[in-house]
Amino acid sequence: MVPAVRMHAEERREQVLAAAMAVFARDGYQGTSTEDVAKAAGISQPYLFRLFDTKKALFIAMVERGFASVGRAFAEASAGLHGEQALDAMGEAYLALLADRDLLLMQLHAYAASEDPDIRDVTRRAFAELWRLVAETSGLPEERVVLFFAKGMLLNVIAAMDAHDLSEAWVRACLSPDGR
Amino acid sequence: MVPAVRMHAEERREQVLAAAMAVFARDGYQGTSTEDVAKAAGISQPYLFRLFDTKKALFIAMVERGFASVGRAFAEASAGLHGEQALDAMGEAYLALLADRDLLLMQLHAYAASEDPDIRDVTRRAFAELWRLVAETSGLPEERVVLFFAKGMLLNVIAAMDAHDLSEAWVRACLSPDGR
DNA sequence: TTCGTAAGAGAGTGATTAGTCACAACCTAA
DNA sequence: TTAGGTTGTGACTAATCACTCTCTTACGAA
Repeated sequence: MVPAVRMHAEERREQVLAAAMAVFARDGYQGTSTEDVAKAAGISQPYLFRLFDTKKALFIAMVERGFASVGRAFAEASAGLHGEQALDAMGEAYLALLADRDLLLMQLHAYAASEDPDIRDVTRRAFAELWRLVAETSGLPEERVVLFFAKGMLLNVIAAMDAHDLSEAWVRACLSPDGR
Repeated sequence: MVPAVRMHAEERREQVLAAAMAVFARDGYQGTSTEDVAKAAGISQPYLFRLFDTKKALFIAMVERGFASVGRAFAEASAGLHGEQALDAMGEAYLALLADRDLLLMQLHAYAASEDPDIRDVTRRAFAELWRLVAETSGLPEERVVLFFAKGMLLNVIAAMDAHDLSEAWVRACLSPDGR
């Protein structure tokens, strides 16, 4: 392989994390090989291990980055808003992520890989942080926030089954503004 | 290995499917080896391939069995009931499945493995069938059914993160009768 | 210019994996 | 009693995997 364009390690790490998101989102933690990630990132597989000690460390870094990304989308969408309006804005933002399914699928695979205690801890923490952000930003009662996240998890599943443009009644119901 | 107690293939298949549920639910499709399943079922790994042509065929059979099992639990719990009462009963039944997380985790791993078109098709079908059952049994409008499934998916995620007996506020909110 | 350091690849390694093949033991029907 | 089908295992295979060792090349500061 011809050497990649030389880059500072920090910059390369970012690039690898972005590439890892795409491939882990598709095939999951166990279903993705480090070779897959390296190829997607345009570097050699050995060098991947210079940047991240283990496959697990890479996955965890990617999960943290992904959840942070969702949080940023929520914060931006709801800037200056409160209550139901804030929640609506965040809901719209989340729905928009369905177009590029990566962030939703990444979540699902983070949950699915939670048999591993290290991954579970980081996933729990990231989920709790996202919850805190939504709860505090909206200022709405817990049971309203529960509903918000419940619908979010349903969207994750729809993304996983790639069902978002099926015409079946149940899909339309999930995606109709009423059902949301 | 001393030969297992001799058994009719049909009966053995059932036993293997039950064992496969436990191990696939824990480690997922890609994270589980056929050796793992064979060990859990108490048979040799080659014989597993006599009973199921491929690992994928085994997983798919297990997914179908699992969704059917959830459907049966719903039907039993809601027998003779209609409307909100039926939905409540099914919700209670689903919550009870949290004790033995297998059926919830199995779902999550079915969704997660849906990059594979064969798995995706069977998962979609099983999900749609479950939806139909809940919608028809309860007779409630679609947006009410959306809420029911949304909360179900949230429970799946809680099961995956093994968060159901954490004392954090967000977990309690998800599991409180209000939030459900 | 030179030299230390960091970026990067090539060529492995031992372990694991899905799936195969050949063979043994058992059951049952004629 | 025996033949044929069925249940079941041991031994194997080719491929893949996470990870390592070793070496090369480029950058930047003195």
